[in-house]
Amino acid sequence: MILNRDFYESINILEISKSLLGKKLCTNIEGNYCSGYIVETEAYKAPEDKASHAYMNKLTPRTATMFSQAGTAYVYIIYGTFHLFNIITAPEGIPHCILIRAVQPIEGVDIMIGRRGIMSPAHKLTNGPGKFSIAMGINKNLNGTDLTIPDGIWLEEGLPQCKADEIVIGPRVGMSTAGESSNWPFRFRIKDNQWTSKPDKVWYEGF
DNA sequence: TATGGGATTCGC
DNA sequence: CGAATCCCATAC
Repeated sequence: MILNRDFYESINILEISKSLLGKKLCTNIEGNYCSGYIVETEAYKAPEDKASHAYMNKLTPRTATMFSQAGTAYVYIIYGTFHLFNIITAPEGIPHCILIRAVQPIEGVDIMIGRRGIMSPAHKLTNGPGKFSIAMGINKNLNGTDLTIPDGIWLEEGLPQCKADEIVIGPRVGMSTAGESSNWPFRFRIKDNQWTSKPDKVWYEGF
C-alpha cells in the first residue's frame, strides 16, 4: 500500500520522522526498480530551525520546494556531488522536511551494486544519505515530484510501526553552524540496525 | 560576475 | 584526518 498524503500532512514533524522508520522507499528510474526500508531520519523544522535551508522562512530558488504540499520530494546537491533526499511534511507553506539518511536494501540489490560500483561489505551499500541516493538512482530530477504517485520515487507501508524502545534518538549529523539547534534531538534510528549511518552521541532510547 | 562554504564520502 | 568537487546563496 502506497502512503497517501494524509501520512505527511501532520504538523508534528518528530512523530512523522519516527513513523518513517521501517517504511518502504521505492524508486523506478528508467525502468530500474529498487526498494529499501528506511532505517534513519532527521527532522528539519523551519522556520525556527537554524540548521534548515528554510530558516526564518528564507525563500530562494533552492528552498522553494520546501514550501510545497506535504508528500513532495526535496532533493538538493551537497559538496557538488551528493544528492540528498528529503520529504516535505506539514500543510503547504510550512517548510518542514525530513532527511532520509539510510535505508536497508530489499529489492534491486544487483542494480544498487552496479550503481555504487562496490560488492562488499554489503552494509556500506546504502548506510549514508549520499550513498543510498546513488544506489537507488535518486537525483535532482526528482526534486519537486509527488511521492504519493507510484512512479519515479514513492513510499509504501513496509514494516509494522517501530515501538518506542526500538528507536534511538540523538543530535543531528554535520551541525557546525546551526548554533543552538545543533543539539536538538532530531535524529532517529532503528536500534541495533546494521544499515544506519555513522554512530553519534546517543541521548535517549525508548521515548 | 566573483567568492566562500557545505545536512558527505573515501582514501591515506 | 584531509581532499574532492561544484552548486548555491550572498556580496559586490
